[in-house]
Amino acid sequence: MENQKIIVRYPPSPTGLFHIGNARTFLFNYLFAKQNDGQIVFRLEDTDKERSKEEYANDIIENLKWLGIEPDFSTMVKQSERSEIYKKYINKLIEEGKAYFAEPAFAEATAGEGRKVIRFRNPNKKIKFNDLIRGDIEFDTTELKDFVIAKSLDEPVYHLAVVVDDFEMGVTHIIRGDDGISNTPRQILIQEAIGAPRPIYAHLPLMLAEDKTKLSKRKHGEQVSVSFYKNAGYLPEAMINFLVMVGWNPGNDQEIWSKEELIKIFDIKKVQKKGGIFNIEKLRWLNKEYMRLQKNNTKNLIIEKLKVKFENKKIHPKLVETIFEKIEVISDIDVLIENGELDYFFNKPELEIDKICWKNQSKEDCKQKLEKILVLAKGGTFEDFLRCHLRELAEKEGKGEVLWPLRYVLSGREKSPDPFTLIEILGVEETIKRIQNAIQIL
RNA sequence: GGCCUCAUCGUCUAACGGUUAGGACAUUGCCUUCUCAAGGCAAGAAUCAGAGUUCGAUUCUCUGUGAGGUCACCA
Repeated sequence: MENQKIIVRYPPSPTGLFHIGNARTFLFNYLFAKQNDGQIVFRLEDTDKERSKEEYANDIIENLKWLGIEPDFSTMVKQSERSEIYKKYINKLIEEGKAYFAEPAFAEATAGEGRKVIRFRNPNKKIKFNDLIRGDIEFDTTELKDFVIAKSLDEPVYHLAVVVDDFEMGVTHIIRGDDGISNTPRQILIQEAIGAPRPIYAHLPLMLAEDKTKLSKRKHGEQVSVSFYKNAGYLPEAMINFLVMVGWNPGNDQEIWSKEELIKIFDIKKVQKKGGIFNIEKLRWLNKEYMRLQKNNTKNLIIEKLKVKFENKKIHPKLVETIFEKIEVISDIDVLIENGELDYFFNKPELEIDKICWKNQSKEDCKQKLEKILVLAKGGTFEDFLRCHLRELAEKEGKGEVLWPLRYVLSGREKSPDPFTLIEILGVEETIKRIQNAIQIL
């Protein structure tokens, strides 16, 4: 028994984009299976013909690959293709008197005459099961009544299909969200009826939204979809690291963990019982940490983004470096672009005369300083100007009085990187042009 | 409402029944600085309440309170 191969499952229902909460549930399954050298079977629960869509199935598979927590796709089954199997079990249950045909409780006008549903004959007993995370849980199943297990012989309902599939696929551990707890007694009843062994259960606490309720597309929007994060350029390593830390932690102060390390150290018994809030601030911080670890890749992505926006312009490495320091997620660049915070690196900025001078500095003084800078920029080498002369001037004549006007004249913004960085990116020629332009309008 | 589950800083969490209740994110302040960002340093911030067990309770028990989940011919 103890040496039995561990089999877990991913059973997504393709009725929507891959949900971040599901991703987390699958991640826990993944870590548990991998550390035990087990198998992960994959099953599309698409018995709801109305809502199941091919594109959703693809989205789930694609994002699973992106996260790097793939199941064993060779085991993939679709419940919609297994009605013969379910039928066999349903018939058997009926033959044994454990289920029976019944009048539909609410036949729609279009449902036609003579339609019958199949109900489970509830033995009305107490079910007690042990949960790896929560310990013993007991239910009285009487209140479940004789629940429906199939709409017809060919249309099983979720509970029946799940139990049959888990049994047939040899699933040993069911690791799923908290919201599955109340389904468990019902499923155990069916297991007992078809003679299936009881798998080991582990119910994970839910990942919640800021309002402490279950993350849902309807209430919380596109941020519940994994593809949202993928499209925004979050790194899969950061996502995994983040997701696993909501509800579990290694018991020490380390925050950054690779997937390989997690597989080694993960302990399902130490999973939290309390639901955890999805805190995007921490995700962003983690993402930045991972961007730093993947500096070259990240810089290439920044360059790509810039190339799209500023087609024919040269992209200075220092600019890439500057942006790299500023952002936490690649898509932050889109915001910078949208707000025009990068324009001045490529085009001459519009200046507001009132903003050129530092604090109480007079226009005359300001103009004078700019002219001195101009002299320095024109004479000597670019290197010397940038590294020594400009600094010396600023020391001598007042940093604010020299550097503020210079920085503003170059960027046209009250907030920007320092003038040394700007000059390095813009080059002497452009720097001189912008200073001259400012002197003229002053 | 019935049933089930849960309860440590704002958030994620740590703490063999004995700790000044620790860390991280966020926040605030200071340093650095012409501004912003980054970086460095520092600070504030929690055991839901009430009983009980115990020499001693964040930890064990009970009650209350609060929160969440679930109550489909959806999965």
